[in-house]
Amino acid sequence: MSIEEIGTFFVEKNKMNFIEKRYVSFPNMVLTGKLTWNKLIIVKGKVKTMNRDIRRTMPLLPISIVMQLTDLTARQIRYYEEHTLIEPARTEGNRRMFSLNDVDTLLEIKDLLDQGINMAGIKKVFALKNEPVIQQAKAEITDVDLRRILREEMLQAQRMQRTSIRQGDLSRFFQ
DNA sequence: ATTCTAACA
DNA sequence: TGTTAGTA
Repeated sequence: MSIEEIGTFFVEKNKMNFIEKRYVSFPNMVLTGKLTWNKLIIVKGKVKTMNRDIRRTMPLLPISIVMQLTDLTARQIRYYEEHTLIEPARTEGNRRMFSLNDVDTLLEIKDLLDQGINMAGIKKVFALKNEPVIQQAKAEITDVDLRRILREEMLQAQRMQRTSIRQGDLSRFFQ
């Protein structure tokens, strides 16, 4: 599973609009559609040259794909949005478009749920994660450390064998 | 065909 | 959370 091509884009004030073709290709499927995005200010360029954070926050996936990726129902996904655990972008037609970060968050939520933690608990976990102290600590980690940590987490996840093929495939998005 | 909101079970 | 109705 990999992103084959996303097309070009340009910036207009605080808005980024996709022009020309925009599509993401997965095995046996191609997603197409228009979308607008107003969360980032980008300069003209190709998506493949975008930095990690931008790639991961870009709204790409419709809810049907996210459902397959996370094994969550549409109802659940929308419910978690209601509780602002995720904030997917919307297309002009009011369709939700999810980022890779959104998918990650949903997978985390699913893990917590499997551990028997309820919504209140999950909210606390995420609130804690966004605490200034934590954020500061994160900022102090060097890139090298971060990559090492991510690699270890990945290996750890593999050892745990707790995830399906889907999450294994997702790892390709993260270098 | 797919997704959305609202509402009720 | 699941489902269903009526839309866009």
